[in-house]
Amino acid sequence: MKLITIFAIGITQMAISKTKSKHDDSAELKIKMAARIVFHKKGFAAARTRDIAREAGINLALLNYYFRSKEKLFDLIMLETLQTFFQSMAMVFNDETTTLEEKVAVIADKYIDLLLEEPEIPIFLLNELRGNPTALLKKFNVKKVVANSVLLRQWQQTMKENKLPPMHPLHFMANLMALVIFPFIGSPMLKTIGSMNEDQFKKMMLERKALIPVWIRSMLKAK
Amino acid sequence: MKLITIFAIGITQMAISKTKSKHDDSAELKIKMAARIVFHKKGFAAARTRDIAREAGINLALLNYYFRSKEKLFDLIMLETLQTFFQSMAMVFNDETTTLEEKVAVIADKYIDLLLEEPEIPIFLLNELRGNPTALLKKFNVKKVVANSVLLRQWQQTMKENKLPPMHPLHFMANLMALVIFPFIGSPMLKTIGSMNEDQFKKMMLERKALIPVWIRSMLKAK
DNA sequence: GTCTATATACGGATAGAC
DNA sequence: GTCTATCCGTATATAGAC
Repeated sequence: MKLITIFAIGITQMAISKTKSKHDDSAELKIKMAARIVFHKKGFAAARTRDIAREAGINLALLNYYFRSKEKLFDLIMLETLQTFFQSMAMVFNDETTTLEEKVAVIADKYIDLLLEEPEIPIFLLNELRGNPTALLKKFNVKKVVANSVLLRQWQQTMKENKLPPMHPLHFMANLMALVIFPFIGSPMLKTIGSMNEDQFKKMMLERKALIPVWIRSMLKAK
Repeated sequence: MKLITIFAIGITQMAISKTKSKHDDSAELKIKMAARIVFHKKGFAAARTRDIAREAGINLALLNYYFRSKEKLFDLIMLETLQTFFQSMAMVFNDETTTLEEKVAVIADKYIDLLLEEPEIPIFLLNELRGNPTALLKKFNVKKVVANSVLLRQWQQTMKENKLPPMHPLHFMANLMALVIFPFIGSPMLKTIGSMNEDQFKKMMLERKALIPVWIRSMLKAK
């Protein structure tokens, strides 16, 4: 509920900042895009402001001119990344017009598309979030959006209908996220095990769009 | 097959190095244990040799005396961590005396125990492995152990018996790993969503020992 | 082997010219 | 706004006494 407002504000701000700069190849934007790439790939500690500057094709001093410090720039990227990540989620979770199974299919579809484009997002987020747990996530009201979601209500309803023993809903959430997200986090290991190249891996992830809903459905009936 | 030899060698070496030092509170060992903790928690880039020295209760210079450099020390920890991680796996995967379902149960049981004790292992490994893909994993013959395993042969047999459409075995491997490992990687997010404390979270992970085999079994019949 | 003191390198940030 | 040159803190690594 509240989160949608936050997202709306986020989107508005993005729209504003995009219209504010006449040309999208402005230095500020170039730095932000470069920072996103470098931070996502290396994480905060291993990222070098010099790398970001080079990637952006500008000078190091300019980075500080626009963003004051490495940390400020990072916080910005972190916030935007959390936004892209949860944005895919918020609407789907609270859509009153779709069934549980439809939601699962949409989530698999949308997230796999997102992660095929930016596969580093989950490992980046989860890595930077360790130690720092609630602080940032609270800003996004993640808890409320998920815990009070239509999706979770529908799951509880399904469990009741199937007369399954009570179970903490977090198991379901964890399983859904696991099946969608984990292959991207574990891709170096999985590619090695399956001796796959990038293209084969991507093809496999696309297959999962159809497979995950089937698996989840079967798990919902398991006893 | 081959990997077991490697692990055996690894175990032997560990045994040797343990007997070599008369007292286990030797500086060298204290540093190694401290390094494991700090590297696991912060990763290579964010870890400070000073932190490790303090954690070990010794002086910074001593760290370089024993291990030459931060990187050398890290490589050692990395190797030992990969070993603890895959050690749990190798034997189970190629046990001729157990069924597929039994193997799944044992894997869930063993890994969850391991990860409850050292929850940082997966995020540490996967984070340090990005970019560095095959290099280290090849040393461990991970590919051969998994790809030619009894477990995978049994999975293929099951798929055939259940007359299910052909599917890349990596889906199965990924799903199994996902269900076991992901909750630990995603724990900051999951704890926030479920407003759980550490104890509640651990209890949930213990529940999964029994749940994962059931889920996997149902997925194996899904079409 | 273990310490204190120090050298050296690296990376983030700023001064100041244009 | 954008650059070059430089400062300065921090972190790794070593020298040398004990």
